[in-house]
Amino acid sequence: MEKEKVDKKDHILDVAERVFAEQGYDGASTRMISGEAGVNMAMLNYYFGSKEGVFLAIFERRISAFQATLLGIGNDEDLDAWGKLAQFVDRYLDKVINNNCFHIMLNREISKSKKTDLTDKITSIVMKNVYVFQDIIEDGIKSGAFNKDADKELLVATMFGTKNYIVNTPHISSAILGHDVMDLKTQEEIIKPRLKKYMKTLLKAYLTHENDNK
Amino acid sequence: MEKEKVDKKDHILDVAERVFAEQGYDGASTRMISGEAGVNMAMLNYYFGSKEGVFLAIFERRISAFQATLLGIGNDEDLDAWGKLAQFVDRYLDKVINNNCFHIMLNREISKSKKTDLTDKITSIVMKNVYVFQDIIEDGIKSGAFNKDADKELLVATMFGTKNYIVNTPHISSAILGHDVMDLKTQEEIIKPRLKKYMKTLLKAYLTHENDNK
DNA sequence: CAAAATTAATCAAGCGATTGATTAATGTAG
DNA sequence: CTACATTAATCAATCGCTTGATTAATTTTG
Repeated sequence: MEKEKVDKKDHILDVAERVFAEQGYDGASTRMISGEAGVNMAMLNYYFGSKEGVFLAIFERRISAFQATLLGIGNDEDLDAWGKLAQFVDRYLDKVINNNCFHIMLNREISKSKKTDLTDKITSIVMKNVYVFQDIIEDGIKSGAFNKDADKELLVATMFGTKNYIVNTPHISSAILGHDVMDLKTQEEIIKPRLKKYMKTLLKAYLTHENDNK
Repeated sequence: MEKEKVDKKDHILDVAERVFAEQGYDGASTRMISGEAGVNMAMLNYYFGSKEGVFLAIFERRISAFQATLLGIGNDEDLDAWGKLAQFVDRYLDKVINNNCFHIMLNREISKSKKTDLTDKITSIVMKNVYVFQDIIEDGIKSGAFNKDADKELLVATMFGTKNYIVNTPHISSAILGHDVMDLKTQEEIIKPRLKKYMKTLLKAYLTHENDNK
């Protein structure tokens, strides 16, 4: 029973994550979520206290897995700057592309220009990823492996922005790539390897190119 | 009177655009918008028919200006591939960074995975920008100016994704860059020139780098 | 039986939209 | 120019509906 309770809560969160991604936080109603999850509406409040509680529970579930992934990336002292960068790209994209519903949700919330408790919380989480990436770039620049004129702040925007563009605007990116980026098999066999290779090539090109106008 | 009517409608759309960007479509209420615009709630329906009418009016206003900008970009036959690319970057970023409220709104709508009339409409608009950019890249590859192994589809994701990251997640990008990216003066004096220079350097590096693993 | 889980019924609040009445601006006839 | 008629703009009040949340009753479980 304890086990099944956890499963049922997990099932609710799975459904809620999808519905929030489809409809947005405000657009998704508790009736929608409970209806699609096949549970009574009151169960949401019984389990999670409130609609916002459901929303936060989704984040906490994903984030704990997320933080674990981050540890170890960029801290492997056996790797040089290029090795760390390559590993970050591979592991980050691996982790992130499959959880597309969650990341669509996350980015929609974070794009609200009004600051709230929720946007602050999300911001601090996202910033942790940013710092890991930025540290790798900084170390590479210091060691001389990367171009010292590189704009490491905007390179962050490119790293995460490119990924977001693929994941968050599926209608657009599917049209551009000629594949359904929402399809799990496509993600695994086509999107992931292609994006990994591209990102590494792009970063390498930028971080090693000869500066011609300086 | 006719002039002032247009001004008032424009004022309502200005406010609505900001509130929609701040709160999302569902999060923004007609009472909020009319309240902040200093007009009676019924005026929204009087002028625009409905809440959705207000939303669509915002799009139509921006899009007509948008389409005009697109004409001429990438069609200047006096320029070589690099010249076209540089011009696209400069003019696109100029046009797009100031309308940040609108683009936040647009991207939030387009990130909804459920297809609707609105997402279809927005998708086709965005794709026009994409095609202009992609054509420039393709021509450059054909003429031999650009690396023939370049992934032109994912380069699209980088071009627009990088911009989106800066514009759509202002809390994040402000923290990264150390400036308030929502501030108009900052946009003009710091963000725009820096992003323009960065984008061009990045594209050039990628499109000219020597392929080392092929 | 007692505790936990689940349900249907219900609540106040907020939503978008509509209404009829009122005011302001404009046009028209004498 | 003035008095009347017409249109546009604005308002407060209110409609029906959906929302998130709570309640009390019922079922399930250990």
